[in-house]
Amino acid sequence: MEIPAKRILIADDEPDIVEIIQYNLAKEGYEIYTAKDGNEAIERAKQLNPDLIILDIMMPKKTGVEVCQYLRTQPLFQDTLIVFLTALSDETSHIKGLETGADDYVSKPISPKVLVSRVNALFRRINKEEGKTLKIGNIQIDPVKFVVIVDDSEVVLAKKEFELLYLLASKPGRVFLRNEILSQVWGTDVIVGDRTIDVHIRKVRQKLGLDCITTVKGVGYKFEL
Amino acid sequence: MEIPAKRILIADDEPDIVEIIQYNLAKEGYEIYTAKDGNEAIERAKQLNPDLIILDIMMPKKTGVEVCQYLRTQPLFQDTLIVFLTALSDETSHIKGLETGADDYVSKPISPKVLVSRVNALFRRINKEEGKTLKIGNIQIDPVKFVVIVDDSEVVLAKKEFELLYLLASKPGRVFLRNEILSQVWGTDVIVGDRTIDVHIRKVRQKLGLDCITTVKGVGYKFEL
DNA sequence: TTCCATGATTAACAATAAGTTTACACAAAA
DNA sequence: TTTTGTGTAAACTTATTGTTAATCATGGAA
Repeated sequence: MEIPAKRILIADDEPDIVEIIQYNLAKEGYEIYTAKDGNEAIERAKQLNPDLIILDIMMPKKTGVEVCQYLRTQPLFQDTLIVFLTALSDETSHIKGLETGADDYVSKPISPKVLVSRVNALFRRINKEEGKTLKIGNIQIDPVKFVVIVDDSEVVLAKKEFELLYLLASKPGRVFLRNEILSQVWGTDVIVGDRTIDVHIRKVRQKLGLDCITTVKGVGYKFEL
Repeated sequence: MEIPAKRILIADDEPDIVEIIQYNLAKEGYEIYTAKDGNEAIERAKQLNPDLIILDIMMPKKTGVEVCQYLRTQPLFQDTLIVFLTALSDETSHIKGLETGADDYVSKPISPKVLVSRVNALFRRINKEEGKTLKIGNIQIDPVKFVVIVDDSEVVLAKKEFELLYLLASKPGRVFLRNEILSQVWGTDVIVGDRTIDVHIRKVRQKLGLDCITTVKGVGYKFEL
């Protein structure tokens, strides 16, 4: 199973700091994106849907705390990891940070090693906890909440529809034979007609309003972007 | 359904520090236990099975890192939260701490506020739930007083109804299967008919006068907004 | 081009799950 | 003992979900 690289968005107005962080995290195999101020951070976050966002508290346009507060109101970023960068002395704001829904904070001056360890630890923790929510592009599929989020709006799927989507999306790009789909979603002992899958595929496509399920004629279906 | 207070074990050889931490965390409603060195920490951890362990890195007998390493080999402590206390300058060891499987670290000198926030944040993150009143939007659910408050007015629920609501509300958004609900609220050994849950759900909905329990057909129920 | 195979589409229907109401047993309170 | 409140069951209704079958579109092979 391919595991796509985790994406990290760094937002800080000091280019030097950004560069140091970027360099060190990239070395660990993360995909790094950057932003220079609060507004850009929000914009890029929506664009990229990163797995983790590192926010400097003191930034032009919007402070890190404001960015965090805003993002947390969006369903898409409910579970996104957020880490604050804060001046060591600035105790108040980092408390506010944690209250706001940040997952961690790191004090300046930043030690690259510390930051990397902290980031790794966060991802490790997340993997243990949920490990199940699928994120592909602007789509999130959460089997715990039984919810699909497309571009910030929730889509309600019926049980079979959800299971079908979840199966396909669990290995994006891979083609699932009709047989496979049947036995995975319907089980081996139930016998259903040929058109049943088609109909469900159709409903999913319709509800998502996205062309993300591709037909491979004579073979099966696959989930793609 | 009783929710026991979270138990925290503090291990540090400096009595002053232990006392400060103990005082501040106890004030938050946690149950605090203490140990003076590495060996005692392990011993008491096994005895108490705490929810969170705060380990000073520099301790007699065994260092915090060693204690952590040992505990992580035990299945019982696989998911126990572990936080290190470390001297600010001591960067190496706290990196080692995170690598060892700690969930967080706090630098000395310790600010009580910071520590408390951090501990709260950890528990929130893990969602082991604070044994406290649940507040979701304009609803408050107090398992101690056995009272539900909706928009400033008290709603009286029967025992099973309350337990059911509390379970669902403890993880808003998450879907609980009928099975789960049965075993959590009714227990595994009681066998009740299929419609029993429905009836109770109905009563809760009715009494709350709010549409906050969503049905996911074929799957279960969830608490939302 | 024509034909055939494979899906897509749609509406109708069947199966399933949940909502509702009523009734009843049982325990605690009056 | 009577009353009241709580929890469960049963019978019935309603809504949603899943399946089928009939028909239409499309692309590739002959």
